[in-house]
Parts: sequence; structure tokens; C-alpha cells
Amino acid sequence: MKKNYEPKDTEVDIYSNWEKSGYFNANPDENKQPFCIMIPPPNVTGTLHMGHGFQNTLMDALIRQKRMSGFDVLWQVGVDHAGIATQMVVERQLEAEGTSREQIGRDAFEERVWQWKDKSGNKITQQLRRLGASVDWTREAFTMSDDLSLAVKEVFIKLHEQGLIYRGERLVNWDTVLKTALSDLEVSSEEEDGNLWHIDYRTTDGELLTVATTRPETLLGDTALAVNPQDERYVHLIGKRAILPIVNREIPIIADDYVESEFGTGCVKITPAHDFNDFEIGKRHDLEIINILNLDGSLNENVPEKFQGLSIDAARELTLESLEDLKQLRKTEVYKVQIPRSERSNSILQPLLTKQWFVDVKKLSIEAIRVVEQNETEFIPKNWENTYFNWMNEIQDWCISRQLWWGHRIPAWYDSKGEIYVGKTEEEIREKFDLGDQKLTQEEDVLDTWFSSALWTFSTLGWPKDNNLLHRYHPTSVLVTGFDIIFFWVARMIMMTTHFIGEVPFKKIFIHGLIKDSEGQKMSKSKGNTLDPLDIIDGIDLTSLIAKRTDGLMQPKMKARIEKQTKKDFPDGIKAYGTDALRLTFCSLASGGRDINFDIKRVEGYRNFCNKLWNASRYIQMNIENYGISETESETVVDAWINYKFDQVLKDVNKAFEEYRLDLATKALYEFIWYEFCDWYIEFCKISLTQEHVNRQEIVKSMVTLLEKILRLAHPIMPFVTEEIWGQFKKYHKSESDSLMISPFPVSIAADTTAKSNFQDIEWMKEIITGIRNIRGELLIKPSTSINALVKGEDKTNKKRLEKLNLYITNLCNLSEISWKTDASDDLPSSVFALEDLKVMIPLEGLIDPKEEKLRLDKKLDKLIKEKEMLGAKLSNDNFIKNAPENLVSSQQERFNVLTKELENLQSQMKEIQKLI
RNA sequence: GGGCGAUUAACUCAAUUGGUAGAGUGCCACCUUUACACGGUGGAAGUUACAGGUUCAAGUCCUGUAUCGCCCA
Repeated sequence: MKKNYEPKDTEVDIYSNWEKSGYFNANPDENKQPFCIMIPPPNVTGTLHMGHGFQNTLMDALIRQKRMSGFDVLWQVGVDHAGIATQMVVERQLEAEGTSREQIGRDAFEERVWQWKDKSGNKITQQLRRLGASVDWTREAFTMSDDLSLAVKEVFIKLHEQGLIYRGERLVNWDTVLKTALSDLEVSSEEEDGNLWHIDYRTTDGELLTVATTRPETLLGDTALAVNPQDERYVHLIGKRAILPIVNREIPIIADDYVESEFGTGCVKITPAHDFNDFEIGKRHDLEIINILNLDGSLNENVPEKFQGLSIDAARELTLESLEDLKQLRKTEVYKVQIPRSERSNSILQPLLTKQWFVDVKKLSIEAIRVVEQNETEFIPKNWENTYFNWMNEIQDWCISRQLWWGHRIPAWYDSKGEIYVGKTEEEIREKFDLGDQKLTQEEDVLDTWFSSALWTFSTLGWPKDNNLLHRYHPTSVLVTGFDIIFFWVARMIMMTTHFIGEVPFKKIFIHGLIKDSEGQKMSKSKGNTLDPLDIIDGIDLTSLIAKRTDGLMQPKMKARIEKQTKKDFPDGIKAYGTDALRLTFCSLASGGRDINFDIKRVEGYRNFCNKLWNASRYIQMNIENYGISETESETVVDAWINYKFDQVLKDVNKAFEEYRLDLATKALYEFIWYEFCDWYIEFCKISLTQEHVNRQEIVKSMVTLLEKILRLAHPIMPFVTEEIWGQFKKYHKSESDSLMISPFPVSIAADTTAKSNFQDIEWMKEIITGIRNIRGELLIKPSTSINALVKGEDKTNKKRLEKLNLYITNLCNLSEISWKTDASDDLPSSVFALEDLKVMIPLEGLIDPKEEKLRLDKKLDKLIKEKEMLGAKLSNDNFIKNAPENLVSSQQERFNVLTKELENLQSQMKEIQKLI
């Protein structure tokens, strides 16, 4: 074994061995209980980011723990087709070739997308392999595959038959660059600098009123002015008519509660065709809806001629100029405005009235609410169900059509009169509706990618085909996802699945937080603070990291800032920490909070931890080489102690997995491996192995057996280093498995009373050792100086313990001798510490300066006296005795007695010390 | 405007039904001891944002304030 663990040497090979051996694959025929997780499908265009890394690490840990615990595990993998994103990628390619999708046509374009997918669409799945994700690659799914498309078609047609899908004219978020409707998820609304313009209107009676707006150009499509009905300034105007400037159209003045009197002038313009709120007001007051935009965002024929064909920006300028000329622009106020932008094209989105397809989700939501209310599916942590209910109770119809060429084309046909027919194929429709050979044209639109994702849990299992695996893996065991897509995905899966399958898609919903940078900022390309999980695994130098972060920025001016920040945060780039260190970090951060500030220093700590485990193993291996290994294990007090401890940790880890608290599982592992296994157990073994009379080979065997158990326990969270070590020890532990990842997870064994008493003996010894080391450390006694120690006390068990464990104590504290003081003579002036009724003394003997010892003792005494006072107050409080649980009272009383004894011992020694000063 | 969440050591995070606050990193001292300096031993460091309240007992429950963040309108 190398002196340091080098993840690079092993990880890729280990993974490909696992994959080749078929260990990841589900085995539905086996007589095992099923456990199933559906991966939240990443975009086919995507590359692995920290969120993926985090999420997939959690899933993989859960999956591996279940697999080792004897479940038939299915971790379903796959990607979604990412309508817009993918289309944009291929369009950019075409542009580079000097052509366009319009030029090559729809069929050829689709062909090109498939070509792109085959060639470049598997980047993220390759990256998942680097994380160690043990997904079943043989079942990899794709939302545009034939099987999944079949499910999409089936669902669409059924919903349409049931009257739950309709086509209608509604306002949608319209991207004027990409010329398509967008989902709410693709809209990012941020505050930007803008203006609030105050515009004068006149009523038909000649009265003046001023309206404030952030979008003056939309007045060309206004069909009303509105005020709050309670607003006394305007109450007399309600019902009158005003003249729209520039256009000179007469519009009504209406009253609506929506209007806030405090906003602007308290009088607002209403543009039902281009504002979501105004649209609702328009419906309430039966207002005319005038659409003034073309699909590309230019102004259409519904505006005065000089505005026609202008862009929105140009129209705004001309509107303001015209108002100025008319002397109707009263003032311009600087104002912060929420601007909704397309995450795809970064263009400002326009609410636009277009014909779209919608799902009437209100009816689907009833059952979806019930199953969560009645805990048929359960959010972890529980409080996320509030978010879910809030959204469900105010649910809006879901716009599922997109004006794209990449996606599931809507299975609807129109005849020449515009009648709609929905069905699987044109032939089927002709027959079903007896349409003869009249001309039919298929709907051009495709479906929202989320529509196919909503079917993910059952479409990937083979629905609607008969020979599907739903009976085995559905409902799936748990969904692992971020809270940001509870609406877009989780809620929609629950609706679709309860409606079509009649059961919930998953029994548990494990919601995790979002990874932010170490300062709590959201990671984003434009901020230049992203981290690539693979860079943490493989390492990256500063220059490359800066290049990566500043490449292809939307705002080039950020470059200098990003460069500076990156130099500050990562002055030496990022070291290669390996996958296990990253996974440990992710798991340790999975505590249920909603923001996770990722600090690279935590990774370093866990990298060191991997190395620690590696080196402990290396030490054991050296002993095998030195002494050989027996078939039987030693059964010493040390073995009993560590096995007892291991069992406790195993219980903690199991509990943590049950409760989805991987942070606690990680913590338990870390503390056990480092602080018990390495710091104590191996140190004890070192000492045992120096003894001539012991059976060294048996001790070595014990070490190997324990190590192998530890590797099995730790494997789900740190799979690579454990598998590597396990493999190196295979010929010694002789496990029947071919691989650690398919070995059984450790099982708890009931400890007997001897084991418990042995356990307590060692715990007692650890305190003695720590106490002596504490004196050595604080009084700066050189490690190389051998000293004497005396122990005095009444308890006979302690005397026996000391005799039994003398060897360990003397070695680990570098004592020449530790002896039980039996005679009644006065104690020598000593440095001392107290453990219950014991007094452990290190005689000064010119070794220790009494003044130093007095200082040290003063500090200890202070602490103990304070604690004793506190306890005393508590115990003399009748209310405490009366109300507190009995076991607490007795334990506090016990602690009080111990303190009293310890203080006595320390104080008597203090007197001796003071004589010397 | 409505809802939700956060505020704990210098930094990043823990703390099981209320029972005397713990890790990692960093810091200080000592140690180059044949597993590991990606290490060992010891140490310092917190008025748990603030102000009230409930309770024998509050980081934990309640009310209010401040700051920050997210979602919805």
C-alpha cells in the first residue's frame, strides 16, 4: 500500500468493474424485498453541477445501504429531453454551418437533434459515473424514447377524452426571441433599474387625472383606467370615461380592489392583453382585450400606424416623445422594477395572448392533496408539505404547449374548419371520426418537457404496456429532490400518478437543501462562483479555474471581479480530493436545512479522513506481513470493548439512514473510525503486539475482522476507498462476496454482560490515560521523559482494572511505573487529577514547578467548583426534585457526589503544593 | 402585501421528546515516536442576533424587535 491514499489511482477502475459485473442492476425475480428510487432526470444538455453531485450522493448512499441490507434495489436512471435547451444547442450548430432549422425543415431538424443526442448527449451520465452513482444503466431511460413517448401520448389522449385538456386563448409568458411560451420555472424575475412615468389623462368631461406606469408603451393597448373603490380622491370618477392619449380612444374608469391607492398616483392603466393582473381585472369587468404585439415582440396593426412594426423599446421611446409633445407627460421618477426575463434567451418576457393547450389541474389536485394529507406520501422534513398545500390550493391551469420543434408533438389534428381531433395517429382519427379523406393537419406545437417528466415514475417502469414492472417497484420507495421543484415536478408527478395509476408515485419525499457558495450566494455562471464537482474530485489549477469561470460570460465586465474573487478563494486552485471526500462532505451537510454553504475546507478535512482510514489499514497490513495471521481471533478486553462500541455505532448509523439524516451517519462513522478505531484501538493493539507471550497472529486476525466490518459500514457513504482497501485485504478476511458493494451490511449482535463490563474497563482506562496526558501536556513534560504515577482510592474494581490494564497505561503515557498506593502515609507533593473517588498523582520530584502546578490546579478547581455550585442549587430546589424526571435527579445527585469527592482530592493536594511555594 | 425559513466559536456546520452547547477548518504550545505531518498529544475560543414570557429547567416552546434569504402576489 502507498503511504498516502491516491483516489486517482483507483476510482475509475473500481467503478467500471462494478458496472461490468452487473452489480448495479435490479433483479426483479429474486426473492427479496424491492427498494426503488427514480433519479430526477437531468437535462440531456446538462453537465454535472454541485446540486447534482449533492443529490446523487444522497441517493447513492441510500441505495447502497439498502442493497447491502439485502433489498432488490432499482435505481432508475435517465435524462429528459430538455425541449428549449436542446433545440437551442442544435440551432446554434446550424447557425455555425450557415443554415437554420427553418431552412432544413422540421423532419431534418429532428434528425439533427437525435444525432446530437447520440454524440454529445451522454456527458452528464458519464459524469454520474465519476460520482460513484450505482444506477442501473441497463434500464437508462430518455423522455423522448419510443416507450416513454407512448406513455405521453396515452396520457394526453386520456386527459383530453376526460375533458381535462383543452385548447384556449390565455396569457402566457412569451419569449419574443425564441418565439415560444415558457414555463414559470424558466422565468427569472429580478429587480432592475427603471422608471415610473406619470401620464396625464383627461376625462370626457375635461377633468385631469394622472396615471403612473412602468411600461408606457402598453397604453396603446389599454382598455380602461382603474382606481380603488375606497379611494376618496377618485370615487367621483368611477363610471366616467377617459381619453387615451395618442390613440384618442375612449376608455372606462373602473373601480377594483386590486388597485393599491398608495402605488404611484393611485390610478392605474389597464392592459388586459399584456399584463397578468390586468387580464384578471379585464375578465371581472368584461373589458375589451387588445393585443398589440406580434410574436416577435414588434407592434402589430392594432396600434397607430407610426408605431406599427417598432420594437418594444422603440415604441416606448416614441410613446414618451409623443406624450411630451402632447404635454401629457407630467414627470419621470426613478424606480426599481421587477423585470421577468427568460432564463433561456435572457430577453424580457412579454405576457402575450396566444392559443395554447392547458391541463385543467384543479380536478387532479384534489386527490393529490388528499394523499399528502393522509400521509400516503410523506415529505421529509415534514414542514415542506405546507409549501405543497399552499401551491396546490391556488393551483392554476397548466400551459403544456410549446412552440418548438423538439419535444412530443401534440397528437391533435385540425380539419379545414379548425375542428380538433385527438388520437394516436392520423389514420386512427380518420377512422374513429369518419373523416373520409378530407385534409387534416397536425398541431405544430410540442409538449412541455415537464409533461413527460410528470409521468417519470410509471413511464420508466413500462406503462402503458401490459408487461410492466409497476407491480414490483411502484409506488417507489423515496424521491430525493430539491425544494425548488416541488411545484414543477413533485406536485405534477403526484397528480398524474394518482390519476392514472391510482396510487402515489413514491412513499417518501426527501427534500434536501440547495448548495450555495461559502458566502451563501447562489452558484451561477453569471456570478462566476460555480464549482464543478469533477474539479473537486480531480483538482484544477488556478489558471484553468479562472478560465472556466470567465468563459462565455453574458456580462464581460464581470470578468475582472470573478478573477479576483477566484484568486482569493482558491489561491492554489483546487487540489484533487477524490470522490469519497466530496461525498463525505455532501453527506455531512445533509442536515435538513434549506441553504447549504459549501466550504472547500470541509472537503479537505474528509480527504484527510480517507487517508486516515487508508493508513490504519496500511498499518494492519504491515502487521500481517510481520507476524502472519491466524484463523481465529483474539478475545481480549480490548476486542470486547471495540466490538461493543462498534455495535453502538452501527445502531446509530442505521437509525440515521432510517431518518434520512446522512449528516448524523457521517458524523458517527467519522468519530468512530478516527477517535476510537485509530486513536485508541490501534494504539492498544500496537502495545499488545510488543508482548512476547501473546498470540500475535490472533490479534492481527481481530484487527482484520474489525476493519472488514468497518469497511462494510462505511461503504455506502465512501464507496471507493473502502472497496479498494477491502480488495487488498480479500485474501485475509476471505469474504464470500466478490465485491464490498454487494457484501452484507453489518448486523447488530446482542452484547452480554461481560462485554459490557470489559467495555467499561477500557472507557475507565481511557480517562486515566487522558488525565495523565493532560498533566504532561499542560506542564510541558517532554514526551521523551519517563515519569511515575500513583493511584489512590477505595474501589476494589479499580484496583483490579489497574492491574489488568497497567501495560497499556504505562505505554500510552510513557510511565516508568504506575502503582496502587496502599500505605496510609501522607501523599507526596504531586500534580494530580481526580476521577470519581480516585486520585492519580504524578510526584513533582523536581520535575514540575509547584507554581505551574498551582496555576493548573486553580483552573481545574474553578471549573469544578462552578459546576458543583450549579448542581447544588439545582438539587436544593424542591421544585426540581418534585418535577424533574427521577432518573435525571438521581444522575445529577450522583454527579454531585462525584464532584464532591474529586474536589476533596484536588483540594487536599493543593495544600501540599502550597507548602512548597 | 401574504407565507416560510435562517441568525450558535474567527469561518463552514451539528445539537435526538426542553435537562449543565459539539465537530471540521483556522489559532496556540509541545512532538520529525517504525500507519498516517493529509499526523500525534495537550490547549484557548460561545451572554446560542436582541428584548420579554412560559417552566424546577430554554439554543430548543410562546410573543415582539432587528438583520438576511426564499416562495407567492
